Amino acid sequence: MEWPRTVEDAIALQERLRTQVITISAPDLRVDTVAGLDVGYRSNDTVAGVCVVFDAKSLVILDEVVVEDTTDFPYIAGLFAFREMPVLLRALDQVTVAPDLLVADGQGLAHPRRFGLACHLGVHTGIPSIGVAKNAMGEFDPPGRARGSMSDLVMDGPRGRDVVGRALRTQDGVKPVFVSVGHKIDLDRACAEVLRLAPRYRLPETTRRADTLTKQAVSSG
DNA sequence: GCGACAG
DNA sequence: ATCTTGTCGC
Repeated sequence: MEWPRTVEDAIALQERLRTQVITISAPDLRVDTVAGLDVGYRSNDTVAGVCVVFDAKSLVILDEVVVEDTTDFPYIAGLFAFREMPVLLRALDQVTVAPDLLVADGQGLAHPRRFGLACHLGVHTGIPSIGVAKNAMGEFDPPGRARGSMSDLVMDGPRGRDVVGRALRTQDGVKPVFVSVGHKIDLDRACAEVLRLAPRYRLPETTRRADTLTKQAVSSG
């Protein structure tokens, strides 16, 4: 597969790959290990990619990998994956514990063409994946105030208005996070996994740890 | 032309 | 994402 260098090619690739996404969980899907992926920027084109693998039940860290790289693709909302995918895949390659689920820092199906970073990572690796974003790409009614409350995330697209994800309250009263399916998992299961990964803070431990390592990498040597 | 716009 | 101090609250 040719990695796109232009906006047109990138969009064309998303349009082509979107048909590969599977939005249901395998009957025997077991999530014992979960990987958190994130990218930090030292400059406009110098980045650090991180992949952290946690034991899903105990939330104990099993492995962490940090890799530095450069990026050529600019940041364009909607084409986010082309900027961060390369580094993330390198980090994922070096992890010694196979993750059963990938948690991306961004959107999955909650994307203009229904193919955000999480879908990209999932389809590319074949590993179930979900997107957990801090900001929404779409509309939603505020979920109830209690942890676990959720509401539909809707968005207009090529085929009209769709429910593309969910606004999920991970802690009482905090701003919700935006969960969407990446690949090989259903939305209910995705939300359940996010809640399990966020027992104490707004963001899942996976993204919190990945984010810490990412910033540590770009700010030191 | 103007505003929106994951990280 | 990144540039950045103190401050309010549990």
